[in-house]
Amino acid sequence: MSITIKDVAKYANVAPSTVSRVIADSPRISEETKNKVKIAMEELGYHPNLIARSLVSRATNVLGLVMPESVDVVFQNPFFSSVLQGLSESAHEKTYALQMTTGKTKDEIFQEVVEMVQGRRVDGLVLLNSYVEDRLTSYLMKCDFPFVIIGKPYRNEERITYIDNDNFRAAKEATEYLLSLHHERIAFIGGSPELVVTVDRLNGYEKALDNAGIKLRDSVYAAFLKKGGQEAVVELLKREEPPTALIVSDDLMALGVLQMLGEMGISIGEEMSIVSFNNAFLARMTQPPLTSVDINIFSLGYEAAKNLILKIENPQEPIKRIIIPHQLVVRSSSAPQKLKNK
Amino acid sequence: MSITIKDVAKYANVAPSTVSRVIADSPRISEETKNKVKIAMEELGYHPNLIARSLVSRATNVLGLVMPESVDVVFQNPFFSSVLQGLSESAHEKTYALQMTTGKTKDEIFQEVVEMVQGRRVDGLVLLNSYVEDRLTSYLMKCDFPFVIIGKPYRNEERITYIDNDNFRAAKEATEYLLSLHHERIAFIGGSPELVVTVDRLNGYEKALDNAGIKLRDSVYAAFLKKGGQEAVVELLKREEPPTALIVSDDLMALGVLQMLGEMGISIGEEMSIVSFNNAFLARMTQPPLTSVDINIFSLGYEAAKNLILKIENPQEPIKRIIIPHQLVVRSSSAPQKLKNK
DNA sequence: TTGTATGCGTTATCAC
DNA sequence: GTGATAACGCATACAA
Repeated sequence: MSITIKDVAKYANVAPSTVSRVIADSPRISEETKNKVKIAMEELGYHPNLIARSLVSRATNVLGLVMPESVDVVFQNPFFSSVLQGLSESAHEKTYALQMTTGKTKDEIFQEVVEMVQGRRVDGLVLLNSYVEDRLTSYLMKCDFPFVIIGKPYRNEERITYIDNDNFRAAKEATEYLLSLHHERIAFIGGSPELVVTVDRLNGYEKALDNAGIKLRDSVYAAFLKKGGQEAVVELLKREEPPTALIVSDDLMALGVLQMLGEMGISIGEEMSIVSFNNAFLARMTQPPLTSVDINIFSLGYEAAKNLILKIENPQEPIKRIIIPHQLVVRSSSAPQKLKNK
Repeated sequence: MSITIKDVAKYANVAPSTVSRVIADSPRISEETKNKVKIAMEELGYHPNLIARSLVSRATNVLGLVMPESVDVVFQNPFFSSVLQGLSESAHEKTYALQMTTGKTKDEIFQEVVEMVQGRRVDGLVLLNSYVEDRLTSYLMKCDFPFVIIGKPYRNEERITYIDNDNFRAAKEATEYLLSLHHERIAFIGGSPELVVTVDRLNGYEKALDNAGIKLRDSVYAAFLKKGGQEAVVELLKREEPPTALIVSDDLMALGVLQMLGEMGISIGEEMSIVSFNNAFLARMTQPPLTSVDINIFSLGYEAAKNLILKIENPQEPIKRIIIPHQLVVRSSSAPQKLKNK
């Protein structure tokens, strides 16, 4: 049986309500009793029961994290750790705790979210999945429950606060960079085409080629994993006119690409240039190191939690669209195209 | 204003307590009213307020995760993702949610834990840090609050349930493996000497050398990061009799080791053999792939949550010491020692 | 089998 | 300034 506010009240010879006011640091309470109560709390080792407090205050100081459905993929990709680190940092600054869903299927996750929301277990939600999935977001909008999305919502873009990169521009710039190295046969290896991020980057890639007046384009979709990259390369090198450069939508995939090319005896830089995304620590470690677009994953998480909390604490907070800057980091996996094509 | 149990009761023409019993699926309630109430819940879209339930039932169905203090290191190391995945899976099976600390210093984390515990926000805790830090564990033991440790406690080993590998044996076997390849100058690169896991592995390494009658031993400590590995190598190669083989306590460190050796023009396998720990996906990706001891990180997390829940749901549950099996996975970073020493 | 009454530990609205 | 008292939404002992 642990110490309650009543115990403290008795010990300090005051009413429970007075203790409550001391905890809330109410201005209309004498310094004298304030001290008296504080000492009592100290001596009894009192800590408020947050559950009871939540019940009456209707706030938990907890943020819910809605994990993507393909958990295995997520947990393997360093992207996840970095987002989490950003979320954690931000939540910590505002003294919010983090609670995450554990479900594996869309349905399970949906049920968990409903429980979190209706069960009043969290004050707001960060959605880590930008899948073309509307049930969840429309449910949350219907409930008028505070939430933000990391990535871009598929629909209702103007009605949802989200934190994203300008993936269109990022991919366009990456492609332009390869064009500036005189590459003309550039292929795109993306993640799942169901992900908005894939679509955005593909569009950026195509726009750059359009602008350069290049007709040839080639793209393959694969999982955000090493295996996905390997398979994609095999596919692309079967082409009649195989590419001399690749835009790869994720470092982990690029790792697979590197390895497969290595096995095929194709030298990176010389015969094939590669630009990937995320700039995870991996990118610096591969042989050769990867040219990669740093999308500031930490900031993605940090801003997500920060803006969610803003929204929770002020329901009038306007809808926002937060774009985290990106930056192309050139390393040796990309080099000028020297060989004359055909 | 959301739907409460009273609304459902009115709607179904029963007492609130009856609704409560239907939710709990009490056997002494007629099928008829059960259905009536269920329909009412359905039609009103009722979901119980879990906070209110927690207040009276004194249970939250939430597990707390106590993160290590060096958060940056943790988040960068794939170990973390895998443990989390195991924890998540296990928690999900028993319908527990996961809540994590966000603090950065020991003191902050300690305060968060006290709040979680006294605030009755979680039913139990998983400690992810096996630091030589006693304040937290002795506090939890004093409170008689359910917790388990991933790794080995520094003290009170017989009074705490923990989930660990047999790190002594694992390191001993790894060393014996190198000995069987005729290496005689084997050095050990460990993580922080404050970590029990480092101590255990170092002891195993030394034991193997003892058994083989080899006097020469050499060890260096570094951070569980790539940089740590790089610095350690530089250090070791300054020796008068530099090693021909290395036991490295973490894949990420090993990656740094590989890279630094590459820069120094020392060929892996030929001139230097390496065995590391964790067998993260990294290990398969490096050039050459790493021989690594798979410690089953997922299981570490899975068993931790599982046994914590057992403990929560049955206070009589005995203290346990759960050893997760390990396995040496041989790849090409290790090879027989051919050159004659000296 | 079901309804009534009470309490879980807080905060908030009154009075005084 | 401080003390009763009533919620918050639920579970449960006790009645009926």
